[in-house]
Amino acid sequence: MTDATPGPVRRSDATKATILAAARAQFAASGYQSTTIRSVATAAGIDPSMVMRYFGNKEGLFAAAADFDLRLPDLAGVPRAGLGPALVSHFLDRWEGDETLMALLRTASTNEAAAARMQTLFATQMAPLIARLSGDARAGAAARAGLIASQVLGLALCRYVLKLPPVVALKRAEIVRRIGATVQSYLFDA
Amino acid sequence: MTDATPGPVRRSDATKATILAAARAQFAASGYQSTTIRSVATAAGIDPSMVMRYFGNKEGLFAAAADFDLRLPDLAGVPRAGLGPALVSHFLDRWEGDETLMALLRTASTNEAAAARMQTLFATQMAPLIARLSGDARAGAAARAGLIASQVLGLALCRYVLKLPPVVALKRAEIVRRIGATVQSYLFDA
DNA sequence: GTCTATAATTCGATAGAC
DNA sequence: GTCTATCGAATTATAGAC
Repeated sequence: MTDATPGPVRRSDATKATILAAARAQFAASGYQSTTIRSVATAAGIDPSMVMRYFGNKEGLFAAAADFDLRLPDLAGVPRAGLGPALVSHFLDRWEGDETLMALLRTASTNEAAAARMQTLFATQMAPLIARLSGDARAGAAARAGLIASQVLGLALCRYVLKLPPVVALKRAEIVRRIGATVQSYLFDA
Repeated sequence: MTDATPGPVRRSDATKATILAAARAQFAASGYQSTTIRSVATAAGIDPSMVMRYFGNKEGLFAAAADFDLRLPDLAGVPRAGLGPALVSHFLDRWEGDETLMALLRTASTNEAAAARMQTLFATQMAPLIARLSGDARAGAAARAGLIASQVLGLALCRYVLKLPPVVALKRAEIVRRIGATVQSYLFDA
């Protein structure tokens, strides 16, 4: 197999991506402490020392694996009355399509660094969007964002982490409708 | 110091209680994996082998430390319109007065046994109460209980575990009012 | 009932050969 | 860039003296 890319063949990039994928999967499934450099390396089919070489230490590996974007959507075209359900629908997509979020949530319960990262994620991505949508003053917007976070994260916790049967059994449409109504209330009600 | 109790002096009971208190505190603060038998024993001022003697192994220690009662209140005298806020108020009391719940929540994210215990707690204590309060058919009541759990556990997660600043800053009265309204909706709305 | 000593693992991290 | 070998530390759990 010939290689047509110019310059040196950067095999390390592929290895890095493989390691990160394995790390994300294990952090999402077991949290920070149960995930070991050895087990990640085994899953990735490489030697444990490669993980150290690329990411320095276990903290560096987690930081690289938990780095991501909420990809909050542009909701300009959505009528005001449908913003709550639209937000819930978007979050369901993100939770189900990227295990990075679950890795962060699982880890944040027992790891200070992950909890801090969760705070940053909330402050830089979620809070500004809520402030813009609700059109509220800054102080009020922060409380609204906090209430919304409590409901959305609680849903993710019960459905994807704890797997409470009645929450797992909820149909997507019902979640969007009922939790969406709650988010709508937190966005605009006094 | 004389001992007036009949029968043998059960010093072991006091030791057991001391161990459990220390274990609960550490499980609540750090989760399952970070809590070690050694550190619990040190905090309790006894030898690590005593913990093994009384509880068999680490799992047994956690099971004993996380065994508790939600103490769900008798809400017979509460008018139907005030049930949501009354429930939220009660849960706030329980979360702030007993670190056992936080130990369970922190641990449930990364420990299968704790997650299973959380399911049992939900199914045996929370779901029946919701079914009774909502007066709904069994199937509908399960979904209502799940929705309420997602909001209440999400609040505890953001306020006591992740410590998101806007959620920590919320005054108790505002929590009871706004989250209470959500719970009320989940209890009775279609 | 309490403690000492230690066995048996497991993990993060380092040094260095190829 | 990849792997072998290994160190040092920490942990659960056991055996047994007092």
